[in-house]
Amino acid sequence: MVSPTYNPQFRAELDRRKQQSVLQLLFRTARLTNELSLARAQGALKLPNLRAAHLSVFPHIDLEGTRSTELARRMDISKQAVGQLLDELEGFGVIQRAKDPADGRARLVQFTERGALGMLTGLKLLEGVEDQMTTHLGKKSMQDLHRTLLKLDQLLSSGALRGE
Amino acid sequence: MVSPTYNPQFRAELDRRKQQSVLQLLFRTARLTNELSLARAQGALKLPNLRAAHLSVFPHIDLEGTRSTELARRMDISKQAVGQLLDELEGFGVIQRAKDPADGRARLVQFTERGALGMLTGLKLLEGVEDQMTTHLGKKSMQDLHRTLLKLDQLLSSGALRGE
DNA sequence: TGAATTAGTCAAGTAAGGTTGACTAATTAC
DNA sequence: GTAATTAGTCAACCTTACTTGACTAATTCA
Repeated sequence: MVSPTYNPQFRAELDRRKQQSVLQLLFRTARLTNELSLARAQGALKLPNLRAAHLSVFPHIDLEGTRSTELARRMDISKQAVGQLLDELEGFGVIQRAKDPADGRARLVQFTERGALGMLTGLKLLEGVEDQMTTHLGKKSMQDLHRTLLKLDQLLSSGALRGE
Repeated sequence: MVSPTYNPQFRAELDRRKQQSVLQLLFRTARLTNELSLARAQGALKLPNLRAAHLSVFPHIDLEGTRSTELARRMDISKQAVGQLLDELEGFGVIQRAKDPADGRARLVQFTERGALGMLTGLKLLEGVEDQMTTHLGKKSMQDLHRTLLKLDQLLSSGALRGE
């Protein structure tokens, strides 16, 4: 057998596969979109030091408040790790910790007014990104994309592809 | 103004936006796909210790060999950082360093036979993932997805959305 | 031919994003 | 009422994925 490394046919096949992959496009666009979103969130909250890790806490905070141990459970990381992120977010003025009336040991993590407004603004900005995409790609493409990603998400989450 | 944190309308709006976002789906599916791909690459090369950072070097290695400084330039990281990744990949038996006939200081990073075959296998496995997705989502959906992601990639890479 | 540049290595340091273990204070289970 | 559990903090440590600075050896510039 010819060494695959120097076989031109092999090389061409490799190049072709690299180019075409839907998966690589998925990675790439997700990374670019992620960077864009973080930049916009930093802008909306006026917090240039906001990191992706901070952002990842947000969707787990219920608006009535959530205990840090519950956040840790939802995010599947230790309560100590969550604690540090919350310290920083508190320092940013984005969240606050209030006494939990139901339990003297516990404290409820809540958005501050600033944080809640900022998050809403951030989400609006994300919608803005989507609107811009829709403008460039067309409404039908975006609807198809949404539908397909929703199914893809279900497929990946189901574990049907892990078994192979 | 009512505090947004406790306004039920505000909350409903937040929830609705969280659900609907194409962007969040994009992040999520990309992350899941990434995890799946790494797992398959680890399987194909029989290297459970292979990390995403190692994988990120692969597409930059030309089959005729590439200098580590060139890899660093392409990946936009320091040559020292690349060097360490290459040390590990060499330890795994995936790449080798050969003398560069054109320059006595330089060495060409190349795939070993094992690495090249593994990479091809890995790419075939990625294609396998795509095939499975196609089976589940339908051929037309996958074609549309591909087309849309290609355009989205160009849009994001162009910087047209960064200016806002 | 000498000076400046370049390829790669060695060593140390850094920041992010965690982990584990030990502890206090409050709560719940019996 | 006491024992076991739970919420949260403090401190130390770990890995990943880098960075910077200093160095050697080979090459290119003038």
